[in-house]
Amino acid sequence: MARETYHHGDLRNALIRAGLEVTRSGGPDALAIRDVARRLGVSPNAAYRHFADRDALLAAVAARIHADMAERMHAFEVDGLGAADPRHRLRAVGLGYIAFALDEPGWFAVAFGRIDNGPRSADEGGMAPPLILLVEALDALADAGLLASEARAGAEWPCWSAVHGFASLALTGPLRGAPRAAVWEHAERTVDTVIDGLLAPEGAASVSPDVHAG
Amino acid sequence: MARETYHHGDLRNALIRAGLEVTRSGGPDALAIRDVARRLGVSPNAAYRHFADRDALLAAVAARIHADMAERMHAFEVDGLGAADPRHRLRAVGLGYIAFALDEPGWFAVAFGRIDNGPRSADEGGMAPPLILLVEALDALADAGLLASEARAGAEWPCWSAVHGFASLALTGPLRGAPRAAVWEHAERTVDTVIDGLLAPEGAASVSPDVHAG
DNA sequence: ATGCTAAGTTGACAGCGTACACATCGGTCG
DNA sequence: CGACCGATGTGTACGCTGTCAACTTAGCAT
Repeated sequence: MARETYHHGDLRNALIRAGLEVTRSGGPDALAIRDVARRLGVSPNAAYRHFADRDALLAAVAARIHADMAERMHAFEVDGLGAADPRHRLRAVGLGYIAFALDEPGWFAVAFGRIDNGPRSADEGGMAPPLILLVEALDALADAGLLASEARAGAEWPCWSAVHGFASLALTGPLRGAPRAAVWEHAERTVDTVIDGLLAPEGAASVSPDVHAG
Repeated sequence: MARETYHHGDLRNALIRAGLEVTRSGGPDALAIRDVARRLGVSPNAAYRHFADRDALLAAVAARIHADMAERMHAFEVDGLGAADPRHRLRAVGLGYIAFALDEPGWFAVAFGRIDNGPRSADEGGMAPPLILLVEALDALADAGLLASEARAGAEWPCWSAVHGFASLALTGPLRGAPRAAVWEHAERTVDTVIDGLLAPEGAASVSPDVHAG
């Protein structure tokens, strides 16, 4: 494991790879600069030549995860019968998001799990790849005339909220530890419910009184 | 601040109160045993007489937050016109959940924000109080005949997923920093969408092909 | 060959969780 | 009343962490 060259050569990528390895099972808290440096046979401070601080490394790891997640979601999408029907496509995107979270809870937590109010760079690098899939699926739905064009704007939020919320709750909430089949059933129900709501004739069932924010 | 008695007298509660204070602005990461002990003029290890470890203290803090959250949600519920219509009631519960998250991001993160796979005691102390409100609202909806009884089971998940996901995303996702009014609009849309989906005639729009978990 | 600069190193400091042994109080029993 | 004892708080110590500062090395360009 001890290298012979003074310079590592590809430390930046090696750090990210080690970060992926460590966070896969332990989530974001498992990432420690000193630890990954040790694994690579490198002094702790070497990492600081490539990342400003621990959060920067974590962000880089998260970026890789985003890409991988988008890949897997896409595979999931084309796997579950061709994306002929845009509704199926949207459904597949949502379930793909959840499937990734269930398969890789540690990585999911790194990619989307941080809920702190830190001012972590408003929009660095644009939208996360997994979200692009959602946007495309919704666009397809609108193009097909299944989603009214005036309802298209902001439709990302109910969808993303539902799948993200479900993923979070399945990993931490009462559903944690439940048999995968049961979890998956609830996941399907959740996804189908938002899609139904999105495509339902406007406000068919629910009414919207003026409730204001606290 | 320095006490004169050797024994503090109410250290356990004092620790929790200090924990609430600290996490309110800083979230779960801001809670440090040494720090809260210092604030109370007590040695760090004194805390270990009342809590097994940092996570145990955090859990106690979370429990208080759950209670407070449920209270505020209930106030929000009765505030936005009486719960005459069960649909309004469900809506209020959802929006109350989100409102709390927006008002108290730090506390919300403590109460619901942890996404790690740690085996944190499957079901200690039963259901979280905020969730009880949701269950009751759904029951009322079913009792009123607005929600088909066969659709009642598991209806918590789409609802909770949507509001929890929205709250998380509003605090960390692209919506973070957006003007409150805009965020609130999306919140309403999200809540209304799930309610519509829940109350829509079964699978009116979306079809459910057999997509299996990865 | 001679520098310049990027990349790694050693050393240090402060802060953390927490294990272990000790001190001190309040209440209870002989 | 005094001795005891369990509950509570203290002191010390270890290993871990992030990160700053100053130094060393390697490789590239002049």
